[in-house]
Amino acid sequence: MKKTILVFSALIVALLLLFKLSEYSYLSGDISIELVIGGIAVIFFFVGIYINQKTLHREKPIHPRIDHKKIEKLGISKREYEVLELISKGLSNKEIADTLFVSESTIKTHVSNLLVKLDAKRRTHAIQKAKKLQIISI
Amino acid sequence: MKKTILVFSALIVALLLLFKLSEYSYLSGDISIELVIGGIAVIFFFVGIYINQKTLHREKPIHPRIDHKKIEKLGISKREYEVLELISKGLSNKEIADTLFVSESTIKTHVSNLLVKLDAKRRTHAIQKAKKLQIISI
DNA sequence: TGCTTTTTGGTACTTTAGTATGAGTCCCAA
DNA sequence: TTGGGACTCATACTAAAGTACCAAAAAGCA
Repeated sequence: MKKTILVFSALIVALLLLFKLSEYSYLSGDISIELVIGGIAVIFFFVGIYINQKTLHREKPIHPRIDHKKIEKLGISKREYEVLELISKGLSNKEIADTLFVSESTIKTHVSNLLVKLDAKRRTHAIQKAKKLQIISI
Repeated sequence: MKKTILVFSALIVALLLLFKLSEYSYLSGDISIELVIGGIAVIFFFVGIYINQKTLHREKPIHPRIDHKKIEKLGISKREYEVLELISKGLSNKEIADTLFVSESTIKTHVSNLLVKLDAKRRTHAIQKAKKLQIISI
C-alpha cells in the first residue's frame, strides 16, 4: 500500500515536471510539440505496463479461484464441500471426522453424497473431477 | 496475433489524431496545453495497463511443469511414475492394471512402493504430496 | 557374464472406503 | 405448524486399498 502511494506521488510529480518542460520547450522552440506529446505518451504507456506488472504479481497466486456457482449448481452443501477439501488434502475418513468433530459414519455419508454429485467412482476420482470443475484449488 | 496488430494500429492512429487535436486546440486557444498532455498521459497509462493485461493472460497457463529431477531424487522408477499419474486421474488399482496390461498385484506393489517413497499414508495423500512437489500436473 | 534394479506376480491379511438403509435433530420457509 | 433440506449417526455389508513377505523373470550395467 505505501509503495503504491509512493509510486503515484512520483507519477504526479513527473506529470507536473513534464508540463513545465513542455511549456518551456514549446516557448523556446527547441522541440516540436508533437515530439513532447509523443514522448509523454510512450513514457506513460510503459508506466502503465510497469504498474500493472507490479500489481499483477501479487494477484497471481490467487489465480486458482474456485467456481462457487458450479458448487451450487451441483448441489454440494457447505459441509460436503468441507469434506471435499479435506479429501483433496489426503485425509482419511477417520481423520476428517476428527477434524470436523463428527463421527466417521457422518463423513462416510457425506463422501457417498459427494461421489454421486460429482459423478465419481472413488475419492481420487472426485479429486480429479473437482479440480477439473475448478471447485477446489489443489 | 492479429488482434495485437489491430490494437497497435489503432494506437498509432489515435496518436496521430491526438497530435492534430493538440495542435488545433493550442492554436485556437480553446484548451490549454497542460490539459491535452495530461489527457494523453492518462490515456496511454491505461492503454499500457490494458496491453499488459492481455499479454499476461497468455503466459499464465504455461506455469505448471514437472520437476523430473525431484522424481529421480525420490527414487521413483518409470513404471511407478506411470502408476502415480493414473492414480492422480482417479483410477482404481484394477483399472490401472488393465491400462498397463499387468495384474492388480503388480499395481499394489507399485502403489505400496510409491507411498513409501512419497511418505504418504494413502493414495489421496500421495496425490497431494506429488502435486506439492511438482511431480505431477493435475 | 555376473550383479543389481526394475518389473512382475502371488498369497494371506488388515484396514479403509464405499453402499444401502433407516432414523433423529435442527432450522427455515411456506 | 408442517414439510423439506442439511446434518448427524448407526448397523451391516461389499469392495477396494494397503501391508508383509516372498520369488522369479527381464532389463541394465559394469
